[in-house]
Amino acid sequence: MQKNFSANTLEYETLLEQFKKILKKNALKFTLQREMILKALYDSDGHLTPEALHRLIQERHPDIKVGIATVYRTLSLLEDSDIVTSLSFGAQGKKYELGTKEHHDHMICTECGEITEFVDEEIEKRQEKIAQEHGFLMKDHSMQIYGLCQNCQKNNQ
Amino acid sequence: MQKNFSANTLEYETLLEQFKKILKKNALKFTLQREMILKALYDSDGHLTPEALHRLIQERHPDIKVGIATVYRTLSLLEDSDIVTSLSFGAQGKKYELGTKEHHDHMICTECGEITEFVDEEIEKRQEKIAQEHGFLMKDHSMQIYGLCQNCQKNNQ
DNA sequence: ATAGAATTGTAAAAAAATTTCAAGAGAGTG
DNA sequence: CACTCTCTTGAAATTTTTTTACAATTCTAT
Repeated sequence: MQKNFSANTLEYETLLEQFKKILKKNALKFTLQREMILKALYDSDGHLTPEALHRLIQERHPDIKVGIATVYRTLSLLEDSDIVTSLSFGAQGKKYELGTKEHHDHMICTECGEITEFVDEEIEKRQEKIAQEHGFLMKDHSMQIYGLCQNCQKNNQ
Repeated sequence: MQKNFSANTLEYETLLEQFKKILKKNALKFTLQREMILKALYDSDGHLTPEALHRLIQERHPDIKVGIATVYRTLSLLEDSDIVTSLSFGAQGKKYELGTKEHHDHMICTECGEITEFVDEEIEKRQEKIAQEHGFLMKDHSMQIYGLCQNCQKNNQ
């Protein structure tokens, strides 16, 4: 599968180390399941529902059982640790993606749900400036553009 | 209840007409429930879960029964008609809001929850450009800046 | 007013997410 | 390595959220 263009900033090994560190710090354990889930998220293009992630892992490791509950549990854990973020647009359910990618924004097709990522330096800078103007200390931001992707524009005509 | 500052572009009456037109066009009926749901969305500051919306309507009209199923049904209808959009970030579930507001830009203080709204022409234009570059037909957008407002910056020192 | 079709609330069902619990596995200690 | 303590797991049960079925009701166009 094609890796998303918004390349992960971190090598997998680094990410794994980060995860392990957080686990240790909180007296939690590093398990095979947790690693498999992290790896699957890393390798995919993100935007996976818990169900889809579970399915993906089962396909990759038919020999090892991973319960759906563990997927949910691990996703919350990863979200609490700021390693993944969740988002949901339009009709489909909540999706998860690695939060360690280089920052990016989303363009969402309201028809088919396709999500495209993009980064625009100009907007990034401008946001910082707006925050400053309002005496606001910016910690994070998110932006979404809604509309119709090329395909759905055609199909709707 | 206080009206949101991000003023709706449309007067309620206009919005209602638009809704009625869509209904008629699709041989659907205009009902009291549908109107109540649209009105509640219009008056609120948006970002309501179906449950919350249902509760709100029940509070406003204790005399009239509106089933939760009808709320769900109407929300999908409104979403299909591009009158509302749904989105969800972080831990909480899916939320719905009117899709007819002119701008959706918020600056949110993660400490006290204060929401400041802003519009920035440069960003607006830039967004349009990005959409075009991706062959995307932009219908709407939203942007959030998270951080600390002036007050909370002080209090946190 | 009437008829025909869509809509509603209720309750049941399905889907999604969370919790319980006994068995199993990781990590630190010796 | 063995031991123990605690966390984690899968499975199943439970809860929560969303959708569906259906008979009664309401709307819209004559």
